[in-house]
Order: sequence, then C-alpha cells, then structure tokens
Amino acid sequence: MKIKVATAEDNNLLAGSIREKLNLFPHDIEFKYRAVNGSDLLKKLNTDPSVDTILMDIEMPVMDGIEATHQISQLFPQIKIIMLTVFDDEDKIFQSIQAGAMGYLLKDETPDKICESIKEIMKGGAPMSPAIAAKSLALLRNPTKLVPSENEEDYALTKREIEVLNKLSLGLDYLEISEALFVSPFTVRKHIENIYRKLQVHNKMTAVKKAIQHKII
Amino acid sequence: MKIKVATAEDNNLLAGSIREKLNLFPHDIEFKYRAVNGSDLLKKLNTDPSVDTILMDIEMPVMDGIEATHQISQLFPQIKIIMLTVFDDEDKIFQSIQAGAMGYLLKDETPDKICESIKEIMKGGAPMSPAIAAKSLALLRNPTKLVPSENEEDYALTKREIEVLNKLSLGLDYLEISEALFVSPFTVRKHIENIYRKLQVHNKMTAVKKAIQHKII
DNA sequence: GTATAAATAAGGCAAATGCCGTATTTTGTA
DNA sequence: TACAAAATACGGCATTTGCCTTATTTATAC
Repeated sequence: MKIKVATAEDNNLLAGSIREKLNLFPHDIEFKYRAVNGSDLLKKLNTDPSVDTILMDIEMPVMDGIEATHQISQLFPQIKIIMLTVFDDEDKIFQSIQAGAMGYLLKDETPDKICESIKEIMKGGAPMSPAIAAKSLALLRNPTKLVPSENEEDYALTKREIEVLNKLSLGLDYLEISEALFVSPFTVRKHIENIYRKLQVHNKMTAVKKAIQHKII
Repeated sequence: MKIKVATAEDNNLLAGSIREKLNLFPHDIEFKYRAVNGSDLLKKLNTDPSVDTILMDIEMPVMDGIEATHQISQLFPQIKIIMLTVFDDEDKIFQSIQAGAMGYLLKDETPDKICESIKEIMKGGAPMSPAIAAKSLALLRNPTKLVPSENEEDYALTKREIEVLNKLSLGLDYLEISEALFVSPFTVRKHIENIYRKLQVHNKMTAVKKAIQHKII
C-alpha cells in the first residue's frame, strides 16, 4: 500500500522540486496533490481527504502552515503532518509541534531522507532533521521557555480589586463576594468592571487567568 | 579522526554486544573503555578524559545513568552522551534530557543506526529512536506534564469534554466554542453540563481551575 | 485645604450562563 | 449484531453577568 502524500508550498519551483523528489520513490509514495497555501490545502482535503501525510511549508500567504497544521490536526487527526521548511528557530519548531506536527524537516534534506521520514512518520515515529532534534531537546531541557514569561506590566490594580479578584478565582459569584467582603453586590460589580477595564478582559475566566499569569494573584 | 567512544553498562553480555557493534566500524569509531556503572565511569573519565561520546545505560548499580549523565555534562561539557537503554517511558526520557543527554536510543537499534547516531551527535544533532522522538514531541506538546504532579483522580472526562474545557479556559463563550468545534451551541452547553456534573462544580471558573489543578488541561 | 483616587452604593438592560428536559445519530465494543 | 457510551441537537426558564450611568463617602497626596 503506497503512502498518499500531499504538499503545501506556495513557491512553484520548490513545490516542483519536492514533487520530483517524491516521484523518485514511485513504489512507496503516491503523490496526491499540491496546495499553494493552508486555505487551499483545507479546501482540497475537504474534497479529497484520502491523504496519509502532508509535507507542510510554514511561510505561505493567506493561511500559514502552522495555522493549517492546527486545523488539520483537529479536523483530520489521522493525517500525519511533516513541516518542511527553511525555518529552524525554536519558536517556529515549538509552534509547529504545538499545532500538531509530528515531524519537522529542513528543506535541504535529500530525497532519500524525505522518503525515509514519510515511512517513519507512518510507523508512529517523529522524523526530524538533526538540527531540529537538537533544538527540540533544548526546549525540553529548558521548559521555562515553553511558558511565555510575561513582561510584568503594571496593571495598577488596587488592593480591594485584588481582593475581589482572589474571591473571583475561587468561583464565588457577585453576591457571595459581597458577603465575604461585607459590601454591597453593586460595589463588587463595580470593582469587577474596573478590573476588566484595567486588565483589558471581558469576563471572569480571562480576568483570573491573566491575573494568575501575571502573578497578580 | 576517529570518534572515541566509551560505554557504561552493567550487564556483561550487553556491554560485549555493544562493543562488538562498535567494532564493526573500525574506520570511524575507536572504542576506549567500558564502565560497569556511573561511578566507575566518572573514575575512568578522570583518569582518561579523552572521550568524545558515551553510550550510557540507565539502570546501573551504585550510580545510575541519569545521575552520571548529570555529573558528566557538568564536569566534561564537551562529551556527548547518548542514552542506550530499554526504557522508553516519558519520565526516563525527560529526566535523561534534563540531565544533559543529547541522544536517546533503544537497545534494539542496529549497529548501523548506532554508528550513524554517534556521527550525528558529533555534528551537533540529537539522534533518537523513532519512538523516543515521538514521545519527546508529546512532552513538548503538553508541557504541563513536565512539572510532576501527584495523585490523579479519575473524573472520566471524554475527549470532547476535555476539548471543550480547553476552549473554556481560553475565555471563549458557548457560541465561540461551538464555532471552534463546528457543533451547535446546544451541544456545547450539554458538554459543559456534563463536565460540571463530573467535576462537581457549577460554573466555568471552578471547572477550569479544577481541570488545571488536576492536570486535565 | 483641596484635588485625586479609591471605595462605596444603586438601577437598567441585553446577553450569557446554569440547569432542567427530550431525542437522534455516531462510535466503540462485547 | 446488539448494547452502551458518546456526541449531537433543541427549548424553556430563572439567574448571573457584563456594561452603562450616576452619586456619595473616605483616604491619600500635594
């Protein structure tokens, strides 16, 4: 059974080159189609989803490869995605993996290596160019990078507002908070309005999340 | 210039087998010595530190491979370490990488692959068996696992419910979640009802908080 | 002492939420 | 194949929330 491969690559020359590489292995690989961007790929997948593996460029117009990977791994979780790109920075690597990519190759890989990688990903592996593998491990070694640390903005919350925020985070509603703080529920609502404005959020969830992220509570 | 390789392996048979595999490539690899545990390895390194790469077992008496890796990467940062073990659980993988290992192979790898890996690590790569690479990516995809947690109650949330919970945590409302998941807002509400029942909470705040605390999301 | 900010209180209104019900389709599995 | 679980979809209804406005009292600072 041949592995059905699609590509997403905006550059015509590169797309042709990739296709030629794939065609060197007619016994193992069946080239299905090539999309010119993420949006185009999703359209083609909706028409013909019988694809096993996608070779995905990152930088593409309209919809980039990371966003496309994100959506495809939701909509077509059985499809394996290999990023095939010139980018080798930790940021792009991490974003791609987060989005659901299971492999990450640099564009200068040999046809042989690309074919090997496609076979490997179908066996549940995670093919990576050596430099990418090294950077993945670097990310694992320093997980602090994985949690984007914030730049400690000053949201200028008042003491009372922080108190209210703490109650909020416990899941109390306005009335319960007003009882806990011995003030009117109207006051609590006003505090929360002010908190929302200062944190630039519009509901309890995100207010508490942001407050936790920024170590306000 | 031949790559100077040492091994740490308590099992005599396996150590012999590894040595044989290395000796299949006399042109590329020079076998320096074999240690029987981490402590022994450190002693030998102090006597003769002219080693490029170490093939390190994990489970060894006196001092295990992870602790040895940790110390060696401090004392001899130029030495590259490849874990060569039967363990393929995320825990051991993560610990090894944290300790400073730059490669991770399973013991059933072919001589060819081991030799390739040694060359690759000397070029700055990070050779991994496919299953290990996949698990590394899984770790990167879910960095919360990187912070070890304790007792995990089973709330028996379904995959879909967890998806909804994730969207909830981003501050999306029912309608936005329904659009993100391509289902009706009624369905989302029903999922959330079920989530509340299972987690024994009654609003979004506490549901998300509890889910985070219990590493569900 | 007098601005300024903070905390307090209140009301209206549209939208979102939480909870109850029912019911069909899909999926996994024994 | 048959059963159970999961996912889907819909409606009603009371409550809560988010946002607007206004207004008084209390601290703090200059």
